[in-house]
Amino acid sequence: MNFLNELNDNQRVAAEHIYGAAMVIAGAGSGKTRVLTYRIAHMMENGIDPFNILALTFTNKAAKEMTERISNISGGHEAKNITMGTFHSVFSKILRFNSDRIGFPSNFTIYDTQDSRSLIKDIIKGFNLDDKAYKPSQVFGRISTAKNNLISPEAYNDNPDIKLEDKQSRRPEMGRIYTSYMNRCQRSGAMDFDDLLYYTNVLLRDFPDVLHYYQHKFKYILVDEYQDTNFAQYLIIKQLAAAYENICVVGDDAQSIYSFRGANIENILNFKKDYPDFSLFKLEQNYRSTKNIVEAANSVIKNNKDQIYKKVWTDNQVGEKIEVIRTLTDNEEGRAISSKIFDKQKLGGTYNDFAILYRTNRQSRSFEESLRKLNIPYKVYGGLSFYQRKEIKDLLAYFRLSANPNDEEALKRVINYPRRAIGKTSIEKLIVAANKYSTSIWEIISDFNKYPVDINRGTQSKIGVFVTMIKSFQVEVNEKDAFTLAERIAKASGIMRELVSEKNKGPEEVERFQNIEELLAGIQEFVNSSEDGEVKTLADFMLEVALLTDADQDKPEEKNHVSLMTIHSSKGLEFPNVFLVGLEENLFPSQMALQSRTELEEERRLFYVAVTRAMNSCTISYASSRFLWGQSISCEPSRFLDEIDDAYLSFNTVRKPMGRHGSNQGFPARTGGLNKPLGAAPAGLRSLKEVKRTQQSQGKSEGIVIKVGFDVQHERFGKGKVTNVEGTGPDQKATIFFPHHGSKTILLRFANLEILN
DNA sequence: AACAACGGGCTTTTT
DNA sequence: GCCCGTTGTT
Repeated sequence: MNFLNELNDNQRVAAEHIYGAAMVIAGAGSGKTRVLTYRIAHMMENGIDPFNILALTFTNKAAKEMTERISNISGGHEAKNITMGTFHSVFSKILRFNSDRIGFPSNFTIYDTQDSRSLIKDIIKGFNLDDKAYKPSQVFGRISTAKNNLISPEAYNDNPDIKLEDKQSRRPEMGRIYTSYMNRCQRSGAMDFDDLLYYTNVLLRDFPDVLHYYQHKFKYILVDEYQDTNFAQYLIIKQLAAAYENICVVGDDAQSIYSFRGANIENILNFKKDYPDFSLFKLEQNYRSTKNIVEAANSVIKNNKDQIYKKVWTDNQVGEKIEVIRTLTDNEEGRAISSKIFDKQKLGGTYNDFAILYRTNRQSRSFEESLRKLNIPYKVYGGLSFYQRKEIKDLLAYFRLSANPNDEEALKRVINYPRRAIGKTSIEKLIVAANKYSTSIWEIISDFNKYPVDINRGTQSKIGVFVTMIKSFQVEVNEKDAFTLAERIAKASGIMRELVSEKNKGPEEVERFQNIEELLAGIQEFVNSSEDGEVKTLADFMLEVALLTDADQDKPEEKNHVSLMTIHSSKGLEFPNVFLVGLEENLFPSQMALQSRTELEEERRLFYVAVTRAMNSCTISYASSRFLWGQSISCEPSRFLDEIDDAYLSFNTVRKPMGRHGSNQGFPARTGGLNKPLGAAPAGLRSLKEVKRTQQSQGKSEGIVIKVGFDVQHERFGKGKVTNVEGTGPDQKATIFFPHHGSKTILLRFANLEILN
């Protein structure tokens, strides 16, 4: 086969390497994935058994794509015998297979972040601690860090440094919470994301036969995005690779952007300590972007101290300069970018060619609004994922309970949903009892004789009905096909009824119902995907669903829309035209990252990632004022703008569309000027009050003529009839009767009303 | 126990 | 500004 001819010299040497340790430092757009896939194909070509290959990726999507590409080049079905996936998915399977060793059922539940937080909250409450001092999310973060560094609860409690830290941050009970958290997860037969890595380490550490088995199964190991691995992941790899040391890690230290969740850039920098004889390959030619884009990105990233030296370059054309757009407000930023996209798309190409990248999810709003006004199709990635929606989590909780009734978070979620008159007090008593008897709530409610609880007869019998129902699902969870059972649960649980009931007929409820239907359709698809005629059960489905994310659900390329996403989720993607927005101090770089050099450098890497997503054009924007927590604040341009070499930039200030306030103060002087506060009270900038007023009149209903008898459309309540109007100006209110929501009195300046007649 | 009203915190990123 | 959870009300 001559597929290796499709690689450049550097890529080919890296791809042809098979034995021993290797590190590939791959600059942005340098064909990293290509090298990885060709490398694996080449290995198989040389007689290496795919069953002996372990390839770890950062996302499920990347794994899937890589498997496909490998089977395309190698032309066989062999590719699917490679163990390929994310750390979490690969090792969750290994853990299920060996679960008896570590005291978990093989069908253990995987808690998502919500579940973990809710459990932690419970524990804090149970310990009678002040949840102001012990904020669940902070406590969770601390536990997560401990686990990612493989610090067990015992080690945590024994460590004087940690103890001191916790005391100083006035959380002396942290260790107790951590211990209890671990215990209760175990009792519930549940692992959180971090546990998957933590217990994999426990498994490999405490059971030499298991370690031996996987060391010899995975003779060849590849790790993608190595810069984003944490200590727990690093150690798993190190142990597995110890027997053969055929390990190849691929990454780019300049694109390490996940240290906030424990990723350790040291792993890549320290590779040579673990494998002194390693081969180093550098991929420095960028095939993605224009010279201007590559150079602009380089000029910023060179300000980082911690990095492996490399010179990313490209043979592509020079291309347009990076356009920097400045607007007065965030809403104006939305309009400016949207109309740019509108104009540009008319010149050719599809909306798929455009992406708007931002630092924080909340920034999507102004772009959504303005895109919608221009009828430009768009899709917001990230945010609340499908699987985190309330209705989906509710139904999944029933599925989880059917597969693993000890799952306490699932049980708490649905024991009284839909309403069964099992109140908060009863549930609290059950939790206390579970702690007292050191067992799960399920054990208690399935046998009140064995575990007496102070709950009245009536409630006990209501709980009994619930238990009977769950038991009836349980018998089928490994028998019936997933769709049949899922549909039965949706109905029998009362969730369907709840969603179609009379009073719930607003647009939101309809959407919820549709989401449930979508989930069921997905399960149907899952059942249909059965290859060998084997019945795919709901238990099978639940094994996969916990680690799925929206990105994995991404439907085929039928799309024609502008992509809106955070820079984090854009990693690994590319777009012909990138709009990088909100380049302001305290936003990007984030305010939280200004404390230390390492944090600031991570923000800079994030900026580097963002710019290098662009193929042909990159536009950067920032606003002088922005709404934050309902208040307009003034903003300064990001320091990263200053760091881009002027040679690659062109400037543009967008005039306000509403004119009148005049004041286009041109562009700030480049030398030192960019970071001077535009803020305080720059000449001509509208005062805070003015900005506020303008904000209110944009797209809102203030000032429109509205009269009694009008039919109007409200975005939440649907159609309604105006029955009364009072007040004037910003205080104008209307009383509107909505058939499904009753009569509401609404301040017009807040309502987004559409007049229908 | 169920619902409305109020208040507080939040907003960095997510497998 | 908005969401969430808590409080107050019947």
